Amino acid sequence: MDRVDDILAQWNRERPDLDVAPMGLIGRISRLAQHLGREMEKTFARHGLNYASFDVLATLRRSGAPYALSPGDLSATMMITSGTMTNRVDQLEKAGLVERRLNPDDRRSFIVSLTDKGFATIDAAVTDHVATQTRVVEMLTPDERAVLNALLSKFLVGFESE
Amino acid sequence: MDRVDDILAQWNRERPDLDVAPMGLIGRISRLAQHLGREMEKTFARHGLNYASFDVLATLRRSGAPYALSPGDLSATMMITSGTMTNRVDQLEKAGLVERRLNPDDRRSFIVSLTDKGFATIDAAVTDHVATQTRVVEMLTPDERAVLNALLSKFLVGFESE
DNA sequence: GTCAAATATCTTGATATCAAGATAATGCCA
DNA sequence: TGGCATTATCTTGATATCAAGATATTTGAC
Repeated sequence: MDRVDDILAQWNRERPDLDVAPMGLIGRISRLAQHLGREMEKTFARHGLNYASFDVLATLRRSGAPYALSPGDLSATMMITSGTMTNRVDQLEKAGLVERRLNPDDRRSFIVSLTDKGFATIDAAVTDHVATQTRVVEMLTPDERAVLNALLSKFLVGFESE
Repeated sequence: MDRVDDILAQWNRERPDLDVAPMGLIGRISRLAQHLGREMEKTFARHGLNYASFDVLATLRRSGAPYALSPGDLSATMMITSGTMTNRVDQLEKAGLVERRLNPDDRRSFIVSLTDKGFATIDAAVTDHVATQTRVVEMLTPDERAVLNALLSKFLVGFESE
């Protein structure tokens, strides 16, 4: 019994013509994402980061040595616009966590790379982040997590398959 | 195979010390919420609304006659701050979709109610919204939807049980 | 080789959000 | 009754985001 059940009960009373089961499913995903996001932000804050900056640093870190990507490569996996990417890199550059230099092979483009400080920051933050996530998902049993993961993956493929 | 799999593979290579299975689960929920949100926004836009305004009108509508709640009641189910609520009601009032008047029983408070135009708008929008949601969840079979829904609900209770 | 189309990024202006604090009314306890 | 803590909402200032357009470079067709 979560708050979504209350919402669905209200709709059933007011609009019995509608089948609101899909609304329940989607509402739960959205609310869960919101709760999870706030929990993760607490971890990021302990390392002087927020979701946006963590996301950029983590993308550079997991890309492997030399921890350098163009803004376009960076935003390929992040669901954000180019203007947002510009702002994120600006902030991180100001904080000394990344460097931005010209790409000698394509002068329209830049190369954003982790500084030593950026590397140390993201390595500590991601360790902490995974610990937080591990703790949160323990609300479900390992079997439940496996089933949930498989269903989410199938659902997600409908959006990300191309 | 979605984009989250690629991300996890990168982490496994770069940080084999971390168990990133929880990151996969949480990452899928977050990305799915983002995709779903953008799909829903298209529906709202057809009715001159966005997610924020739809959310307020829908809360008033499903509360039943006389379709009137205080800002505090309104934000009880929405995960937003009071300042955000003020802004949302301002916008809707400007658009003629709700009215804000003083609460005679408690002069610290207001009563926000649907106008006729607001009622007509939300009734059409929610019908359209449910159709969109129904279409989207058809990426999963009815059985899969039922299992997914139950697992999400259990997970959500961990955040919303109090 | 030229030039139009495509590409990569940045800039601008508008918006929604939040945190923290201001304002005002209510409720409770002595 | 008086006064303080609580409650309800609004205000302020800062930030992240997006859409649309500007700028500069590269690519491809001829």
